[in-house]
Amino acid sequence: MLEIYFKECLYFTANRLSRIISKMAENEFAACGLTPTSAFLMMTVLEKDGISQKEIGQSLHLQPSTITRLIESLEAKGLLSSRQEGRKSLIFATDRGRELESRIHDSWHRLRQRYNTRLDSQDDELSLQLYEASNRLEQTE
Amino acid sequence: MLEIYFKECLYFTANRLSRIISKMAENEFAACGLTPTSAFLMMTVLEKDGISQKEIGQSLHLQPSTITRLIESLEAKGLLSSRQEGRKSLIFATDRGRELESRIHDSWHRLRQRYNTRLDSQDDELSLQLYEASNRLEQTE
DNA sequence: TTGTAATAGTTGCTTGTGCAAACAATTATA
DNA sequence: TATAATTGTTTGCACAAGCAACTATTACAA
Repeated sequence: MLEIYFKECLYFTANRLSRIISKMAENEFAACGLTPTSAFLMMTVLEKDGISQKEIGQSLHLQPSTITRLIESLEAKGLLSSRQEGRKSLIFATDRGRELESRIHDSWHRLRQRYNTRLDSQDDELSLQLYEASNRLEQTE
Repeated sequence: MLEIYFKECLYFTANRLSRIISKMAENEFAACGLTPTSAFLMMTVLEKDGISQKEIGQSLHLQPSTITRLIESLEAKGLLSSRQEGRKSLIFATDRGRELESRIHDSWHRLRQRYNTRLDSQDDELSLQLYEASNRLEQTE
């Protein structure tokens, strides 16, 4: 049975976990009409109004093109607005965006509760480990 | 700085890790002309010739529709063939598919080496933890 | 001061995966 | 037997994210 070997492979297990937990997150953040990543982007802007796209990308560890599109869709929803400042584009939350803040945090909180109760043990210990692992893997070889 | 909180969120960290390690895996398996998931599917069939699509899905923890498409593309490459047996479809490796076996395992081995040297410490310990976490999260609430 | 390099963002395209509904084959029920 | 329920696979569609190539702006060097 190959599965014995598959589960020792970080590629395999990290992707599986990612799929499962993404679905949980989609369900929770649907309560505020956002995809998980959009919700994280909103939180980032709400925490630092007028942040640049580049900084957002660095916070979320996502490529610039992905940020462009996420912002585009959040502007379309009337939750963000942007202002061109030279070559950079600064992002602001609209009033409607700010109104959503507490609901986003609620969803996020519910999500963490939901998986923490299921994992009971090390809760965010695991998460920190993954963060560390990512940092090490990202170093250019 | 919100990032402090983001990295305690398993959704956030699991997805980041998944993106990073998927890219590593893509690079390695490109050596045998496969995407990582196709490579895993090939290994699954090579280990049990004539396996059904459903079983493959269970091994890889992927949805039936995804399996259908992966097989479709591997058939197009002449690496797999399928035979309808009642309502199930049984999957076989072709000669060309079997010839690839050792190269796939080589790529897989290189991948694991590459990330294990970068993580030095717990290597597949972490992977097993992720597997366990996935199992717990998957239980219907 | 002009020409080159670096930086920030955008656009077109591709890929992997899922969901929901459809379909086909098989088994169970009445 | 005929109809219903179940099971396995397929199809159409959607979405998140990346890459590579491009544009626009700023910085630097000769």
